[in-house]
Formats: sequence, structure tokens, C-alpha cells
Amino acid sequence: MTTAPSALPDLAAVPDAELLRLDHQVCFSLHAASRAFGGYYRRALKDLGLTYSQYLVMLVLWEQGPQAVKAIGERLHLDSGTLSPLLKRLESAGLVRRERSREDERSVVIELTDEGAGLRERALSVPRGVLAATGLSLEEVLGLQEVLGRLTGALGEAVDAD
Amino acid sequence: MTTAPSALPDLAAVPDAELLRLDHQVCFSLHAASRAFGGYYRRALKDLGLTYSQYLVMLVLWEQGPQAVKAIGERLHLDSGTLSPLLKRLESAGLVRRERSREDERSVVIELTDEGAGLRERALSVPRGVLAATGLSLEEVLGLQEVLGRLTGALGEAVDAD
DNA sequence: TCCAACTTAATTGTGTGCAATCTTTATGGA
DNA sequence: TCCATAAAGATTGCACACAATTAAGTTGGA
Repeated sequence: MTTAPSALPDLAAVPDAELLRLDHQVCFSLHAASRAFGGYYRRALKDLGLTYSQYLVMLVLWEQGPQAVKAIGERLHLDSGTLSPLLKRLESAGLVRRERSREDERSVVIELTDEGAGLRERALSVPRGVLAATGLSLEEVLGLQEVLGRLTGALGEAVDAD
Repeated sequence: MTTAPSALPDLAAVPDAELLRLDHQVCFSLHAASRAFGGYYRRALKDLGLTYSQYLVMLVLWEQGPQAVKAIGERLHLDSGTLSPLLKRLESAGLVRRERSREDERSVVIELTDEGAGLRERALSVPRGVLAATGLSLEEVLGLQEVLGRLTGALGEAVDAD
């Protein structure tokens, strides 16, 4: 199964062609897992009339209250190019209000409507089903989060240092 | 299944509101990590003129040789709605050929052109940089792949059983 | 043999995700 | 004060991702 640390090959000694395959597994397995999650949520959220990304935005609003678009973007690593149309759809659906801030007219504050706030009750049952569907133990979930968080941070820095 | 150490809470005992937060972390961290990977690849593959998804398709072709669209789709968990336009772009770029199979006229076989096959040489240097940028050890990468693979499989089954 | 059911791709429509650009508003230094 | 610069969103353009539908080809059973 897992080989002892000393038996692990030195990364520098692994040939390029081998890495091209290993690499395939890494980026691909992440890509596939993310989309598998999306597929599960798509069904679970259908009744609520939310997409996966819209659900993430609603989570931020449910947890943190009224937010500027900028703040939501920082929390979710999304820019206005993605958020602007998404928030307009949530507004059309009657779940949020968009209002120019009075202190800073550049910024737009997103606020839940009563309907948007009320939707939280119906969303409460979703996560348990998702966790069950992953088939992962609580330990594995926590470990996964930790590794993914580090990975995201490292990749972000690598891109910035580009 | 691993039995949780006594210190870990029983999942059934965790309240819904808490799971709504934990859940946030799981789906979100995966979403963020996947996009961080995409961001890194976008830059790394720019010289090759490939997008992240096009790179995945090229990996399949480099490894497995000529493939029907169907087979590529199964390998990458993508359907023709995604692959058809993507493959046409690869064809326009001169990297692949698309030909109706003679045995089964329904299927379209994708084959690398000389240029497409030659691109592999230039792609060989990409994975090492990516692995370095993740900041993960080889063990962690392997562990991550294993967990993600199980997760994808479990979520896929859960959706199918829907 | 013939046709209904299935299979394979392509197409259509919606919703991200992101780079690049534009508009409006704020800020800070000469 | 005035203006260059920066910041916040919105918009545009391109490329996935996926559900739903369509078109063309295959297969199997009555």
C-alpha cells in the first residue's frame, strides 16, 4: 500500500514522461471531484432554485450578512465579471437586493430579502446529504480541507509571483 | 470504514446549522482549489496555446492514441456537449484530425496530427512546475488523489441512485 | 424483412469563470 | 484646488460544463 517515506522516489529523479502521467492524475482528479460535487449539488439545490455558485454566495450572505460585492468576491475568490451577472439573477429571483452604498458610491451592497433569508431554512437539510454522499469520514473531510487549503494558497502565490 | 476516534463528534449529533458551515468549507475548498489549479495551468499552457481542458484531452491522446469521442468523454467524464466544440477548436489549431469511423459511422475518431503529437515534447516540462507550485509532498499528492478518487466515485453513485 | 429502441455526435440554451476594458467615484499629492 | 491615480462594478468576449433535444447510424426482435 503506502510505501515508507524512505522508499519514496526523489521528485527530481522521476522522469518527465512519468510526471506527465502523474500530473494527469492530480489535476484531473481534482477537476473531476469538483465537477462531481457540482453534479450532486445541482440536484440537491434544484428544489431551492439555486445553482452551485449561487448557493455559495447565499452561504456567505447567510453567515456574514449584508456585504459589498467586493467582499463576497474576496471570500469566494471571484471577480465582478462572475459576480455581477450572478447577483442580478439572484435579484431577479427575489432573493437579494442590490443597493449603492451611500458612504462610497462605487460600492454595491448585497442584502438578503426576506425570501432570501427564509431560504436558509430549506437549505439546512442539504449538507447532511452531501456529506453522506461523499462516503468520507469526518477525519478525511477535515484532512482534505486542510490539504486543499494549503494547495490553493500555494498555487495562488505561485501565480502571483509569476 | 475507519472508526472515528472517540474525540470526533458523531456526525448525527452535529446540528444542521453547524453542517451548513462545515459544508461550506468542503465544497468551497474543492471549488477554490480546482480553480486555483486552472489559474496556474492557464499561464503554464499559454505558450502551448492550450486551455486546461484542451490539455486534459491532449493528455488522453498522447497516452492512449486515436480515440472515439465517446472514449475520451468516458476518460474525462465529459459529454459531447463539451467535447464537440472543444475538439473543433483543437482541429482548427491543427493539433487533431476528426474522422468518421468506417466500421461505425456514428462514431468520430480523434487522431493527433504530427503537430499535435509534437506538442507533447513541449508539454513535458509543465508538470514539474505544477507539482512544485502546489507545495505538496509526493505522499500528500498520492493521498490526495486517492481520497479524491473515492469521493468522485461515491458522488457519482449517489447521483446515479437518485 | 422491417421497424422500434438504442447509440453516438452535434446542437441549443443557460450559467459560470476569467481576462480585458470601460464608467463612475474616491483619494492623495503638487 | 486640481488632476493623476486608484478602486469598485459593469460589460464584453471567449471557453468550458451540462441538460435537453436533434440527427444519423446500428441493432435486435417480431
